[in-house]
Amino acid sequence: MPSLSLSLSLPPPLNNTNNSEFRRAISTLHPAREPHDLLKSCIRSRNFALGKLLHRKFTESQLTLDSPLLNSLITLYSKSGQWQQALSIFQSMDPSMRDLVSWTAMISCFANHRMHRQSLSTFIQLLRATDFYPNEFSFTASLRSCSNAEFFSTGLAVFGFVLKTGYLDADVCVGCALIDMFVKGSDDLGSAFKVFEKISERNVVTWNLMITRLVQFSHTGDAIHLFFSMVESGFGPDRFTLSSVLSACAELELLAFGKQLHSWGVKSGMGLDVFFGSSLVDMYAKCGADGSVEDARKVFDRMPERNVVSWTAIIAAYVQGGLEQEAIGLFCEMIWGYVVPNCFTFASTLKACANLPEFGLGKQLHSQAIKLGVSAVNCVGNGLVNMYARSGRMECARKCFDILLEKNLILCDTAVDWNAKNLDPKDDIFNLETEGTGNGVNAFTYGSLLSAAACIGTISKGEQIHARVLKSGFGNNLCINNALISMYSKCGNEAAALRVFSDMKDRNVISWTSIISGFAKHGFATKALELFCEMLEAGVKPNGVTYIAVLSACSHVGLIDEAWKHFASMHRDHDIVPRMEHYACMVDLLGRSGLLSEAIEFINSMPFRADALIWRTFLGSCRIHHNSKFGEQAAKKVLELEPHDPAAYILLSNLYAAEGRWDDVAAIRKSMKLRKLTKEAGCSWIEVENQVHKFHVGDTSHPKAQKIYDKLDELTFKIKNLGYVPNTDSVLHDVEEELKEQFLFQHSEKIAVAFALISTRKPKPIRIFKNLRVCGDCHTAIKYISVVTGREIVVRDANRFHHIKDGKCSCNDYW
DNA sequence: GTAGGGTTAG
Repeated sequence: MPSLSLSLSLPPPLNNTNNSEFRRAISTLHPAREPHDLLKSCIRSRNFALGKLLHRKFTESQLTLDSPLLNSLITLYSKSGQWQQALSIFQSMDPSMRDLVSWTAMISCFANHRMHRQSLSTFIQLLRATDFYPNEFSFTASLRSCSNAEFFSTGLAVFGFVLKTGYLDADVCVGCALIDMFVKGSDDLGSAFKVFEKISERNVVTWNLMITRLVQFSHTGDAIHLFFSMVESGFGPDRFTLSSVLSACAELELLAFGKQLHSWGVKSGMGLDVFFGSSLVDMYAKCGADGSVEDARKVFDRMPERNVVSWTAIIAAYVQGGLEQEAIGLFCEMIWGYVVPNCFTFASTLKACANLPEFGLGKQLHSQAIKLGVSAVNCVGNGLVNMYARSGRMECARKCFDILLEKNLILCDTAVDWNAKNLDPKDDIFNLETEGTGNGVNAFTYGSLLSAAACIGTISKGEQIHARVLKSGFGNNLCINNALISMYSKCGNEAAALRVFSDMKDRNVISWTSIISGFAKHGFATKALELFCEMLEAGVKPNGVTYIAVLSACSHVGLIDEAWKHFASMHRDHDIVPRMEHYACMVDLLGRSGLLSEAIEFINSMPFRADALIWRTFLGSCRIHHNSKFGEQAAKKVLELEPHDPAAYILLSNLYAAEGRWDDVAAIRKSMKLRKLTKEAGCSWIEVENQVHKFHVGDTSHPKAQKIYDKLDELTFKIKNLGYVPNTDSVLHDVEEELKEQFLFQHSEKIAVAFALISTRKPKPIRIFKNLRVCGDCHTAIKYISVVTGREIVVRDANRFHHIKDGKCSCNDYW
């Protein structure tokens, strides 16, 4: 692994060339030109150093500075990031010297520095000054300060003003500012689009702005439609248009269209501009077809100019393609080329490190991020937390998490890790969110929080986040609504998920896939398949993930013919090549139905070599149908492919245990011990009154343990009278039957049910979560418990949901 | 003299 030994330290600094540049710049200026024009050309060419030098010269020569000159100086300091200087010039001006331009330049300066309150109060002062009336420039500048949730209502007032004074028709820039106000201020793309339609004199910039915002707010399909209308209206797309539409292509995986745009751009002579080129790299990488990383690389290699974004795009491409070594190599190449990485670069490179067993590199990256001062930025912090958590360094992960600037983002799997290791309510990740000032809470934040809530299954947190989403005006956001569907599904409330889905104005393939996979996991296959038909009727094109949901819906209830129909159709009708996961669904379906020989035949007929997932799936079926001959074969295959997979050992040992082959069970345990493999401990949890209670096997640590076990005894007595017979097959110890029965009643899911019964009342359904699959005996017992208590019990296990009511389960005992 | 549009991550 040669690239692993590459040092990540930053290269030595470049020689300072500013002086010679400066001299060259000053020599090109014509000495006879007016000081005014000189200053203007400095601003236009962004040569701020020269502009500031001129300012000094003006002061030294005691030249009388008139309003136009002072206004330009305000602009100079505004654009060079020194608002204090701009303000002091403005304040030093005699009030009689301040004209509309001075006021507007100052409003704009505050807006540039995100000092929205100051910007708007200056605007109000301008309104109060009787001599002036705001013009299109003042409106644009002040509206820019209303493009955030805090000042959105002020923006509406300014909007009214604009309509009354007729500036919307008079000036395109005012229209652009209004579009951004609606998009950024209240996530209201509908109103933004209405403004867009109202602009009578649209130009390329207006079209670009609307298209870009649609892409950025994940209305990708709409963006592409708008792109076509733009072309139909006779506007030629420029590099701005193409880079935005290309990122839409990347998201929707429209490779063919992306290629068209590529040749369009080349033909129209824009070459491989940094923006256009970076977007192309990203597009080729994300359009999952084979060889796409190579295509991305080809574009990257041909780019005449590259910046940190282009480098990040190509690094991300390699990470996504699973080529972590190459990605890290490119990162090194980049920093040795004096390109300074940014947050996004770190996010991608850290992901590459997290996927590699070697740990030193990640640590080096961490120190680089600290040096560059970005370790507390969310996407970097998330990458660090994830990397440390994955390698089991929970303390380092926690430290990185603690310093995050906005403690509102957390990776889903990290949340689960924490959940599994520690469910201390003091460690509540959701409360941390409120510590921040609330700035920077965006759609992605809510999405992350919702998926964290979904992972843990904490519906009350999910509902709280939902309420905040509505309050903060994100109610129509597509991504958030998709996350809500998924959250409610994963928390076991399919009805609420459907409500969100039905109320959505816009739905994309992810919305449909989320709701379908929700119903599939809950075992409501008919509903899932109905929705799939509706989706096709609505003209939404399914993707590979949709088919995983459809096939697993069939698999969860054993609809073999239906599954074959869809499996054939996905390639034939929708051009989706089945992946390993799709084959795994079919193997699962055949295997669970007891068609083990057919499943083997199917595996052998696959166009590629079966991976561990396929064999593990098949091994699971062998266990259900007590077929140790096939089971041994399958376990061997899994261990060939993944020698350190504890799941295969466990499944095989379960299989032996069920047949009473205790010597074989012992042999497996021994070899697991030798390899230092441990079985993940089973645990169940339940949320009662906003608090999560977690139980392990035979857990007696809960304060109400005595009451819980009393309840368990009572339940055992009642359900035995109803005909429940303990199924001791799933007890993996070679002990007496009576003892086995005792072990059974210490299973975490039964303890959680008993706790739920003493802590909650009818008619609230009981929602239990388990990190592994629910055991067969617990499943039976809970069905009886639902009869004797009249309660509805929903169990989410590692694989699916069980809705148990009146002695019946939505899985039809088929899981 | 004052104003508007792009790419990369999660």
